[in-house]
Amino acid sequence: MAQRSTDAPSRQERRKARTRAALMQAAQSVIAAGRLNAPILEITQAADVGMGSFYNHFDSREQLFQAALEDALERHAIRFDELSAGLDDPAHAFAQSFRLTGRIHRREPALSQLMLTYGLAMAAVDKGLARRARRDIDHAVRAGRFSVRDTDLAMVMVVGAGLCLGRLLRDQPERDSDASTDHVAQVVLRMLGMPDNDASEICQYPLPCLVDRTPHPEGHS
Amino acid sequence: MAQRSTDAPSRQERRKARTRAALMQAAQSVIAAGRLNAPILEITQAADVGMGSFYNHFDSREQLFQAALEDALERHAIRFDELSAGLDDPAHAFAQSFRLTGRIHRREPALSQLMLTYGLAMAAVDKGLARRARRDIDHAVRAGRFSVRDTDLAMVMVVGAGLCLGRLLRDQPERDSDASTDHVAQVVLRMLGMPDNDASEICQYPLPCLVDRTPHPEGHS
DNA sequence: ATTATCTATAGATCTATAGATAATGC
DNA sequence: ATTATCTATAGATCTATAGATAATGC
Repeated sequence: MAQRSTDAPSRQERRKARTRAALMQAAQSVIAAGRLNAPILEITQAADVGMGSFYNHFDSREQLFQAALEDALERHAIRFDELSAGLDDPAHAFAQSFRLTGRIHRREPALSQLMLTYGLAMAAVDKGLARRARRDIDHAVRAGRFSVRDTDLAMVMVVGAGLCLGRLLRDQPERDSDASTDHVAQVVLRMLGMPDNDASEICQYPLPCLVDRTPHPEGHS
Repeated sequence: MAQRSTDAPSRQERRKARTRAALMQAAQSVIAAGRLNAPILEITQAADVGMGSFYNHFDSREQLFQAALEDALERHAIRFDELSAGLDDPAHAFAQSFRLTGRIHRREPALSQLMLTYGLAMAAVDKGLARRARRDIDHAVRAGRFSVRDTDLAMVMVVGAGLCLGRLLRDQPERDSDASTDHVAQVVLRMLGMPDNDASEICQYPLPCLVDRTPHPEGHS
C-alpha cells in the first residue's frame, strides 16, 4: 500500500545501517583501547554482531578503522559547527573550535585517543575537524582578521599544536587543561596574524557547554 | 696472552652487537615501508639473520621497533649536535637543528617516514631530537634570546609544527621544501618570543651541509 | 666449555568463506 | 524471493621454542 519514497530508508536499509554503525562504534572503542591489531572476531563481538557480517560491510580491519575515524571526527566537527553557527567573527569561531577541541582530551578520552592515534593522517585529509579549521582560517583571512601567507603552512602549525597539546594533556593528568589549551590557542592566533590584545581577549570568551550526546542511539523511540 | 681490558668489547660481544644492529636497521626499513605488522621472519630475513636470533635480542616486534626508533633519532640528534657545537647563540643552534630536521624529509625519506609514523610518541619521550630541542630552548631562554612561559607548551608547538610540516612535505612533493621549512622555523622562533627581525635573519643563515653517512658499516676495515 | 646463531616445526591464532538461518519485501 | 545476518571451520599465517650447528674463550 504505502509506497516508500526513494529517500526514506527501508527497514532493511536501517537494519544494515545499524550493523554498520555498531561495527564502527566498536572499532572506535578498540582503537581507543590501543588494540590496533585486534582480531576481527574481537571487534565483531564488541559490536555484538556475527563475525561474518563484518565482511558484508568492510573488506579489512584497516578499511573499518578508516571509516570509524572519519565518522568520529565528522560527528564532532558537525557539533562544533553548530556551536559556532551564531558567531559572526570567523576568528572567534576558529578560536572557539580550537579551544573546544582541547577540552575534548579530558572530557572524552576515547575520542582523544582516536585523534592521537591517527592524528597526522587526519591532518592531511581534508575532512572533519581539519576541513573546518581550514575553512575558518580562510574566512578569517578574507574578513581581515588573520593574515596568513600560505594556508597549508598555517594548518601545519594549527594541527601540530592541537595534536601535541592533546598528547601533553594525556601524559600530564595534573596539568590545568583549560588554561593550557587557552594559552596555546592564544599563541596560535598570534601566529595567524592577530594582534596580542585581540588574541588574548578572544581566548577568554566564555565557551558554550559541551553536552554529552548519546553517539549512536541503539533503540529509536 | 693479551688480557682484554674490561671496556674493550670482545669478539663475541662485537658479533652480538652486529646482529642486534642488523635487526634494528632492518626494522627501520620495515617501518619506513609502512609494514608495521611485518612477521618477525620478514624482519630477520631483511637483516640476513636467523629467525631464532631475534629472540636472543628482543621479546617482541614492538620492543624491537621501539629500540630501532630511538636508535635512529639518537643518531641524528648526535649529528645535529656536532653541527651546532661551534655556535654560541643557543637560538641559532635551535633554529639550525629545526631547519635541518625539515630538510631530512626530502633527503632521507626512510627516517622521515619513521618520524611521521611514531612522531607523537617520540615527542613525549625525553630523548633524541626532542631532548635536544628542549635543551636548546632552555639555553636560549636563559641567554635572554627566547621568552617562554612554559617549556612543555613551547615544545608542543615546536614538535607539532615539525611533524605536520614533515607530513606536508611528503604529501606535496612539488612544494619548495627549504623555503617552507625556513618559513615555519621563522614563525616558530617568533612564537618563542623572538622579535621579527631576529627570527627572519636567523633563518637565513647558511646551513652546514648534511653529508650522508653510512649508518651501520657492515665490514670494519 | 660457553655462548651465539641457525634450521625446522608444533601449536596457537586469525582470516575469509561456505552454508544455514532469520528478517524483510511484495 | 531476496537480502542480511549468523555459526562453524578449512586453510593460511605467525609466534616462540627445541635442538642442532657454529664461533669464541681459555
